[in-house]
Amino acid sequence: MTKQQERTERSTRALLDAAGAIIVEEGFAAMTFAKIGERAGYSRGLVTARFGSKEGLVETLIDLIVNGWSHKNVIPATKGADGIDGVETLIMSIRRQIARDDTGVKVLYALMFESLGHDVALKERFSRLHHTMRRDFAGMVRQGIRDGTIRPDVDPKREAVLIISGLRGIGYQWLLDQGRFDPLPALDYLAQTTVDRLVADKDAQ
Amino acid sequence: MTKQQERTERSTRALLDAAGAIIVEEGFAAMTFAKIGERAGYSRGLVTARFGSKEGLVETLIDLIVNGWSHKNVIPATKGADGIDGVETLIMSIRRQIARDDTGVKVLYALMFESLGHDVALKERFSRLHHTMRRDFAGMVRQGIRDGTIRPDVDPKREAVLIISGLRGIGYQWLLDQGRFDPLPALDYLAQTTVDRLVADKDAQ
DNA sequence: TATAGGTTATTTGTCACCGAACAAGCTACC
DNA sequence: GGTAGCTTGTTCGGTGACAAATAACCTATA
Repeated sequence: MTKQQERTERSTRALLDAAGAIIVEEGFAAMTFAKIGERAGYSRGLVTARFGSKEGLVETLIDLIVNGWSHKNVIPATKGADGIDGVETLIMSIRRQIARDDTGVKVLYALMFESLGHDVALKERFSRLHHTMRRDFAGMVRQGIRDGTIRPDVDPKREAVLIISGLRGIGYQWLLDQGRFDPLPALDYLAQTTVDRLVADKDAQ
Repeated sequence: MTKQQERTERSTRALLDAAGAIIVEEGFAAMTFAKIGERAGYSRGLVTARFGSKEGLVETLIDLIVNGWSHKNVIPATKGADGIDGVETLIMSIRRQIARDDTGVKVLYALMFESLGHDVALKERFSRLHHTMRRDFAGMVRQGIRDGTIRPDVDPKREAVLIISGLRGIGYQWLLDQGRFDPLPALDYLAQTTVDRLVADKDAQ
């Protein structure tokens, strides 16, 4: 790799890191070009030069998190795991990621919640993300019903909504009480209660 | 009541309604003095004259919702209901309020999520709100354990976190998918699964 | 290998815009 | 006529965007 590429890569990385840190610490609205540049150790103008616009930067940031984390960790983890295991694995892979390095997840959640009020494009993006997420969860539940690991009387769609609600609500309380709310036990309990509820019980039915 | 008071009351009401509507439709960030005034049928200057500052307006708005709705509907509904009934009633009273008139709840949720990125004061306020809410839920669970309506092996604090997570997550998906996500069945399912999990089961243990 | 000329990365200067806040003035009520 | 409600004019700070200037780097050529 040439020195120019290295330079670009280093500054891009610094800018994205700075942007993420600002979003987590002070929120999306506080993320101005001047602040990003200063924090990254560059000028305020570089952000525009590199990403074109604020939207471009955010898009890149989300791609980085979703593709570099979700796709690399969450998807493979659930591959092979069927039915009830898939559901549990999906929740626990988020837990694992937070335990290892919480910054990416924090940025993602902060953007998710704050996107409600700002950009229509961002809102649309997260809306789609939730649609597919609900579909995936519901699919796993259906799979579990088919393979007998999940009791047949559960409604896959409602389950998907409830599980995702749990995830998002934990994320919200986590961000709201920076440092004082531990998401890990909450995720554990979410996983545990979900499994308990879904698992085929010999006595029931 | 004198005509002056009526006038003030009418304009105050109009301003608060407009502010709420803007928050719901376009988000907290889009809520500018000019927009509020225009929408309410007054000038942009009245907001400052009436509430002093933007913070003052938001404070008033939250008070109006929390004191005028939560305290009037939720608290009395759970009075008398003990243990498991209290938990279910609390969830269902939110459901009832949304079914009757969802605007207030929507405004509250929108502020909750967006406050993450804006005001520190707002964040602090919602942080406290969640603390007391968790404490209240945990108290109800403990009460239920004492009076035998809730199984003794549940952890009140973890339950409180999980239930509130469910509520917030449903709220988030509701706001994200304006018009396409129905919170009512989700709240029903949340209440049902919560009760199923908490209720003293003769076979268990 | 030295360096000139071109290319890419980064900074600085500047503009147009928007928002909150306040003050001075105007209008409705009493 | 006086007070309370409301409006208009204005200021000030801050923002994203872009263009022009500068600095770092790369390459071709002698």
